[in-house]
Amino acid sequence: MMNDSAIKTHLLDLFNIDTYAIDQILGFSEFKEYKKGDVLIEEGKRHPYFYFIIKGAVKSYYHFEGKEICSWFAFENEMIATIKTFAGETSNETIELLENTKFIKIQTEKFKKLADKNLTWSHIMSALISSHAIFLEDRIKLHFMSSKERYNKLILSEPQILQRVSLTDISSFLGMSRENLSRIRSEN
Amino acid sequence: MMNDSAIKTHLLDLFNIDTYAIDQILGFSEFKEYKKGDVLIEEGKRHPYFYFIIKGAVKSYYHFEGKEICSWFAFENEMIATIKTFAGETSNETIELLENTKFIKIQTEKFKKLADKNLTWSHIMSALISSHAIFLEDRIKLHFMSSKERYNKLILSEPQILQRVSLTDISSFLGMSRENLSRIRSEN
DNA sequence: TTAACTTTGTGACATAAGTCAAAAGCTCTA
DNA sequence: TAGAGCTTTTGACTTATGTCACAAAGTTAA
Repeated sequence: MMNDSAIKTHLLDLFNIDTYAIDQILGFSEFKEYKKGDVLIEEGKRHPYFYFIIKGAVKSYYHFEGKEICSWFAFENEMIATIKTFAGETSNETIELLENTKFIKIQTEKFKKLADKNLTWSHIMSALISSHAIFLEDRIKLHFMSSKERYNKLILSEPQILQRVSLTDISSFLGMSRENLSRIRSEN
Repeated sequence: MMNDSAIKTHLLDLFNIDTYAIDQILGFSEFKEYKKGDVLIEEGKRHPYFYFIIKGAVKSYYHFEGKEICSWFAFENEMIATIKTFAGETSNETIELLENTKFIKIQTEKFKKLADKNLTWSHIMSALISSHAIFLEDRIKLHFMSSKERYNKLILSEPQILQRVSLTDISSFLGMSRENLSRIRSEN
């Protein structure tokens, strides 16, 4: 099918494994597109899919003491899920689109069943989780720096973020007030 | 062997799988004991083993702007490794013993080779990494709270920590000065 | 193209937390 | 069991960052 071959190309690109292995997940993978502002995964609900971004941007946030706290942003080729929904539990985070975004949508249970009996996919799953853990360790280190250092580190490692994410969301991600971020930026 | 059967008992306990699977890692697992203050894994060095604590306590820390920053503590039944050494790279953290500690020591490469060709172990590896990721997410949330809240959350979730870890290390783990921690404790 | 709305920036002030220094409490060991 | 060397507490002072209120700039839509 026309559509299958397009998905296949993307999946080959994302996972970097042989076509035979890709065929094993084609049956429960599809393209999906949503609009800026749409909520993909909602805090407190189960969600039996995970995604990869083909084109677009999303943010993930949770609520704490009345405030929205951004936990991460994701762009092209990144995986989208929350640890909890991936484990079949209710989500602790909301994922919302920052731009019109095109995804590959994959059924979590079927993917996990495949990984349960297939080493190639089991390794890929480990690798995905590991890379998330490395991201989290880095994020923790951020918080032992001053707010100026946090901001500078962010724009150094992900300069595109300034073009694609509002300063309000960035300040929340960095754990500082909007006003403070604004002052840091005007000093530089 | 006497010793093998003792290790086996511990491993069965830790992993909760059948004896046949445990036999597969016995050949590269051994008991090991070190003294309080000893350094198990050193920042900047490779280390081809990982561990489980049978009895004792350790801390992990790294250096940032001249200061030691504690990233975690571990006690009985917990796994000890750094993400980097587990991946075969040089460590970004130092692991030091807080008490005389008895471990099970496992060869990382042999374990990973086993997980590469064996689904049971591949799943265990994923589960270990996932639970670390969940710990990290929780740790990140800590830093969006005030120092008083961070301290209260810690003693609520891990009350034993106060008995087994110095306040200096706890303050570093919580990302605040010793003096500030001391004042928070006297207010309570 | 203006009006309504949202996002960002600035000023004045409040406060949590850091720093430095010294005292008090522990604990190990000779 | 004294004392050397840690760890923890307390006090005085500084500083980074938050908060509130409002102004400016940008965006969207009728």
